[in-house]
Amino acid sequence: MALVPGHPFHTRVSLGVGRTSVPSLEEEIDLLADVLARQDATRPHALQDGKPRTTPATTGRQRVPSRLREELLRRGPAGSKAAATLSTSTSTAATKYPVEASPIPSNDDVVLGLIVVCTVAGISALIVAAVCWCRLQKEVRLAQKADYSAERTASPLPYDKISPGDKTLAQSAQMYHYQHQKQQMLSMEKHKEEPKVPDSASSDEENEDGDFTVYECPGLAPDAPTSEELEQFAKDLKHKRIMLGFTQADVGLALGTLYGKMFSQTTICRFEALQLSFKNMCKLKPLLQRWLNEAENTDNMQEMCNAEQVLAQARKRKRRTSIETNVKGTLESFFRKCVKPSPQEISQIAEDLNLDKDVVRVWFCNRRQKGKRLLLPFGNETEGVMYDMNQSLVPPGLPIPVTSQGYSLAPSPPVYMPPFHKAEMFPQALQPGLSMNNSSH
DNA sequence: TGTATGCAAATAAGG
DNA sequence: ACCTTATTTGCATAC
Repeated sequence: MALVPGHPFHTRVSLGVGRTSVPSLEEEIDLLADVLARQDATRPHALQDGKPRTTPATTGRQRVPSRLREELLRRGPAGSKAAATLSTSTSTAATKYPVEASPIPSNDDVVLGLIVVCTVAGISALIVAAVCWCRLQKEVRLAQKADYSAERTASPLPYDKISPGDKTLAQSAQMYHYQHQKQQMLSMEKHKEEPKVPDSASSDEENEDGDFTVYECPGLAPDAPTSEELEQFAKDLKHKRIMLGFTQADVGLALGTLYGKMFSQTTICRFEALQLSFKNMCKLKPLLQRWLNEAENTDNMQEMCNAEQVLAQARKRKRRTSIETNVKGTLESFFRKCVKPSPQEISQIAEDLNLDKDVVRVWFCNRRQKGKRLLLPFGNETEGVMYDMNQSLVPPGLPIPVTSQGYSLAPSPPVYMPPFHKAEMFPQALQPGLSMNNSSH
């Protein structure tokens, strides 16, 4: 049949939808086609090719009955009143037309019935097509995300093109992408298992002033930004920040005035370089987004960035204590004697060293944690297969980093496990130039 | 001088 | 109140 193209998609769906009414419908269409052909014969631009051309307006997005409809519509205006009532894209009208235009005299009930059937068929076809389209899109997106990491490795980010020599940034980006992929997969699994269980408990935990904790990241809400969005935003942020003449430190300080929670230059730097965890990126993005908006639209941003008094109170996180090297050495010697001192002992040590008790307690906690990391550098996941950790992280020529801080640990090389979680580290980030630790200390 | 990074202090959450 | 574990965050310093 001339009006039903051989496109598999068309064929499949039209069969599935209009099963019961197809024969009569086709008859109608044939008749109509004949009538219209006769009418169009008087026109110079009548359809001669028999095949619909893809027009920009309809390409790709047309669904099942669309081509048929398009043909009919194209011919319709010359023919009937019914066609004049057609809205541009309702299959209802489209399928109505051939019936009403049919020259076959039939009783009104039959015609009405046909109209109803065709209408239902058309709507069903639209719905089915829409559902198929959505599913297809969904699958494509999931597939893209699954391949995300690999794709990025193969084709560098646009970000990298801007500064091609910036290997460090590339490594950071890789690291971030790796982290993200992990997050994606985890969240996907989670969503599969419990598709519609809104965790009101966690979502309600956010404080009213927006000072949520890092573990209550709103970025993981349904409207979480995609990694592409984060990437783009980080790029924009850096670009605009520089354009506006602000430093990373400025931004960190300004967040204190905007949110009552300031951040260091380091954190802003890492955000821009995508060196934070996905969750953390999600958390910081809205804050930085707001800063960006303010910075672009406000005149007094300089004040916001420099108001020291405001910043002083803006800091909620305890200022990081710098423990002197010799004090660390003393703590280390305490640690060797006793890994887990009692609260009384901790108090005593704190008093001896003129430190806050909590500082000492936390130091021991962190020190124990570090000890465990040293004992189990990479667990079973990488097992040192990818690279020799001792060589890459602790070059032979340099003293072991910890010794410079008064640490003298085990006979085995006390390689410090970086703050990245083992699953988040991967060879590409460490191998090139072995530069991560060599450059400093 | 602004930015990047190693190490580890501080914090969150669960026990 | 304190521990462990995981994670965030920043000081100090290299670049």
